[in-house]
Amino acid sequence: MSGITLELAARLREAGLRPTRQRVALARLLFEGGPRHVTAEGLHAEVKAARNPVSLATVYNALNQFRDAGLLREVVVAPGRSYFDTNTGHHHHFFIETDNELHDFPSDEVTIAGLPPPPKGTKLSRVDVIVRVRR
Amino acid sequence: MSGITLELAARLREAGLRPTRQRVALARLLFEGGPRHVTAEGLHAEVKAARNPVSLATVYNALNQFRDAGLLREVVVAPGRSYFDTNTGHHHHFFIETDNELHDFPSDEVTIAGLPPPPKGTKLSRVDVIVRVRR
DNA sequence: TCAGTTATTAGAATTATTCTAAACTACTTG
DNA sequence: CAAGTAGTTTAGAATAATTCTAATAACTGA
Repeated sequence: MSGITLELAARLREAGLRPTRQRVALARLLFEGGPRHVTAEGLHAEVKAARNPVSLATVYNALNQFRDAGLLREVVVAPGRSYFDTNTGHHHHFFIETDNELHDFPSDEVTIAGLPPPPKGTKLSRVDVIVRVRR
Repeated sequence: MSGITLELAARLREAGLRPTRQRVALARLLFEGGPRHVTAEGLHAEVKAARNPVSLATVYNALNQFRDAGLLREVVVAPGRSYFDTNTGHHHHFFIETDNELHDFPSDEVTIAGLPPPPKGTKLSRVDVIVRVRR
């Protein structure tokens, strides 16, 4: 195994996930190189193209597990259109409705003021801001 | 027809939609009484309970048409979970993830500062803020 | 190495939504 | 006010995204 793969394997293990061939193949596509937004179908097509066949069910399982482990963040922009974002830091999104494209904000200078407190009995999980634009 | 129904019929006509029995029945459930959030399935169950049968396909058609006409706003909170909000004014949402409940903010004092300009070639459609909380 | 747990897989199942094409109904015009 | 016609509704089939099932395979710790 290459050094990079070992690093990924360690990251998976820390997340409580066995570094199987399939999960490592998916993790390489997701985490080597810059931040990205993928769909299950898109990622499935990529592993297939990379001659590293992984079933679609496994792609779904892995994406859900990675998200639950905090390695990915899920962004839902339209009914039946869910993206997984490898950038798990604090940031927001543009969604280009006309071409179904999702982009991170180029800067992180957004501030939100005046949010009401969470309804009683609940605690804050996350604040999503999606700026929808069209061409 | 009652006065209220006539009013709704006029509203539909203005939106370019024939006030059919089905659309009026759905509009009554949606627009009489306070603002609400409905799913297609939920609204379908309501018309059925009200002895005003409308097929599920028609409920979907009507909700999409009402949304396109600006009578409703669609809020997508999770994959395969889309709500229609009768409040079309400027406001944001709480989503209680643990019980799949959607609520409008009690106040409208939220301000967002520092948003980057829309990517070039695009124009702003809407800014969605969803505050996710859990019990 | 081996047992035992965990993961993968193909394909079926589920869920949400849209499509199809036939039957129906509201609006218009004569 | 009787048709004509364009728009609407419907049941059921079709599609799309995702999850489930249960049989097989692969990690891991001892």
